[in-house]
Formats: sequence, C-alpha cells, structure tokens
Amino acid sequence: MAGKLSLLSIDVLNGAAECLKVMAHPVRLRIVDVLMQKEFPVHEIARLCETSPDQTCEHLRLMKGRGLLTSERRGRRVYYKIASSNLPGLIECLRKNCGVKKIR
Amino acid sequence: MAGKLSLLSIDVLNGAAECLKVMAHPVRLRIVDVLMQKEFPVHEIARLCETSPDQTCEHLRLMKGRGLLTSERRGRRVYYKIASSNLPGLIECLRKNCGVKKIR
DNA sequence: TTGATATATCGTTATTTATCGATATACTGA
DNA sequence: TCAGTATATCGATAAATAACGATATATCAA
Repeated sequence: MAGKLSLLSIDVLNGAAECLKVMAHPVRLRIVDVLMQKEFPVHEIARLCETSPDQTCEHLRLMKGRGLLTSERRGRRVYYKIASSNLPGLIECLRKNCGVKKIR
Repeated sequence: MAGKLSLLSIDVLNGAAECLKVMAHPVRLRIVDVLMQKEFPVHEIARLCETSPDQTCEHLRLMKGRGLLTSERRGRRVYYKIASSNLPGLIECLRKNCGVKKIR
C-alpha cells in the first residue's frame, strides 16, 4: 500500500453527522418508517407513532428543517412526506444491518 | 389499503437510534472511515483524525462499549478495528445517499 | 361569530452529551 | 529502576437536546 488514505472530507462528515443526529431518535425513525408507505397528516402520524401531537410537530419540524421532509396543507390538515432520498436508504440500511426486522 | 402498517418494532427503533446516536459525530464517523481500511493503534487514529489522543480514547471507548469496535493490546499499543458489520454498511450508505464523496 | 379540530410555537426544566485539563495506568528500552 | 511513550479515566464545566405544559394560530362547519 502506498499513498494517503482515501477519507471522507470534514464537510461531508459534519453533514452526515448532522443528518444522523436528527435520525438518532426512535420516534423520528418511526415517523420515517411510517412515511415510507405514504404521506400522512400530523395527527395520524402521532397516532401511528404513539406520541402526542405537539411532540410529533416538534419532530416533524426538525426533520423538515433539515430538508428530510416536506409538508403541504390541505384543509385543516398538514400532510408530511419524505423529501430526502437519504431516508429510505438509511432505513433500508438499518433493516439490513442493525438486526432490524419487520413486524406486523 | 387494508391491514396494519408493517413497522419496525420499538425495541429495534431504540437499538437503531442508540447506534445512530453513537455514530452521529463527525470524528467518530472519521474513525470508522479510517478503520475500514485496516486496524490502527490509538495514536495513529488520533493523528489521522486530527484529534487529541485522549479524546480519541473517549470516542473509541464509546464505540467499543456499543460493540462497534474491538481492541487488542500489542506491546504498548492498542489496536482498534471494526467489530460490527453495521458500520461499513452505514458508511457505504452515507457515501451513496448523503452526497458523500471520497477525497484524496 | 362560535366551537371544535388540527397544527405550531414557546418557555421551562431535566437529561444527556461534549470538551478539556488533570491524572493514572501500562509497557518498553536504557 | 527510571524516563519516555502510549493509552485510559476522572471530574468539572459548558453546550446541546429532550420532554412537557401552556398557549397560539389556522381551518372548517354550524
């Protein structure tokens, strides 16, 4: 072996760490898992994720702020869906690598 | 659509979140990136990651504590290497999905 | 307009995590 | 044994994050 290591750049590492930090929360992982099926309004996400609506808003706001989700108001409901192509890949990675299995 | 969503279990989500939390740090990502090539002793890891040896120890301890790395003393050096098959997959996932590119 | 539903934000407190300096332990070679 | 190198741990402070209640805004239907 000769030459330098081929390493990820600092900028990329910082960006990736930020992304992982946002996703390093069980409820937010669950939200993505839910949204991988289709878009849902906030109260539905809250119900499916078994958290309160206001905490759900918080999580959604965080993820939207990082560009991971987008939202669209229709009537009094706001529908969220996955915006970042990172997320399905990440969840897929977790399923494959972290002993993550589907349950019914 | 009929039937329940197929969701990841709470236990799995907690485990995955813990794993991600550990990896959600630029220096620790760099450490894994370095160790993907081969094992290294602490001071080399510190040098390659441009951090102090004692902070490097901290990071290594954290990751080892989660079963992500293993270590082996040889002489006065302690060599660390990747233990978890999650990690290369995760880094690979970051390379592919998070706009992560190699630099020389 | 009023009441009900849905979503969002704000402020406080609690908890966790990071950083850094100091110090301790382990090993080697002289 | 001593000096020097390598690794590890500990304690304090700082910073970031989470959790929760309270309150605010938006929309619709009556």
